[in-house]
Amino acid sequence: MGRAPCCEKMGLKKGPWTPEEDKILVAHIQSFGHNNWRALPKQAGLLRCGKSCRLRWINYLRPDIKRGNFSKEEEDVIISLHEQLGNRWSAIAARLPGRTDNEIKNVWHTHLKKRLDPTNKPEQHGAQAAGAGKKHRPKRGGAKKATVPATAAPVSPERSAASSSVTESSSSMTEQEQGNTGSSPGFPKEESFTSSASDAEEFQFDDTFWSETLSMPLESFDVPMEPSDALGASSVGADGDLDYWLRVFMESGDVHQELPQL
DNA sequence: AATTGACGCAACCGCGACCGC
DNA sequence: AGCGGTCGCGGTTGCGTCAAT
Repeated sequence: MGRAPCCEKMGLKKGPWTPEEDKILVAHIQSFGHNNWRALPKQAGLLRCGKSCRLRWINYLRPDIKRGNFSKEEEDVIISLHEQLGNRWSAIAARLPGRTDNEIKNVWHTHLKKRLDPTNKPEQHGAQAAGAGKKHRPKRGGAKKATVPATAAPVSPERSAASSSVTESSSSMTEQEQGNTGSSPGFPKEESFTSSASDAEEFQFDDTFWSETLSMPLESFDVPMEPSDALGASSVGADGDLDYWLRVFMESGDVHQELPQL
């Protein structure tokens, strides 16, 4: 029953988020909140489904997200909570401020599970058996996935330095605060996404992103927000306004690749 | 230098729970 | 009380990166 049909229909966009989309989503949520995820993308002018927006916000754009590798303490907490709660990632995430269920889930599957796997030979902390050990391969460090919003990927030495997922990151709940006050909670430091390098430059996010975003009046955004649209889904014609936003995107030079047919 | 294969993570999918009418 | 809509969660997949060969 009431299962919302997801994005598939109507050519809503899927896949990695672009910096522009992030920007729009953040700006919209900062201004109008997210009372209705389903309606939000329309209101914000995003060609995404509500689910996708929600996920993006919760996992990457929320100002209080703590990024970076998990500390030993955090990993221990996860392990301990997992023993108690099982795969209830959201419950576990609730005990780890700044961490998302998705992130915890990933860490569990990629590191902790292996580490705890009795069939793996014991290893010094964090060695996670070098990936269940086919090839014994030091955990690769360094930035990965340049095409993906590294929102996530702090693209920073902390990651590359890690011989495990453990780093000093825990030291800072302050990072959270910084997130609120300006330092990017892992917002892309180097953006390339699916765009070209020049695009990346154009839409480069840096540590000042949040401070700028949060302090910026709406009209300062490249993409003009239309309060009337944002305030009332009713005012958003299904396609008419999409056309408007489509134009905006086109002007931003991104949609050409995304929607070649247009 | 090219190829292969494993790893890690972002994002998607589908389901159940919850809520309002 | 029943129905329909939305939200949130957990599992899974897709794909880029990089070490090993």
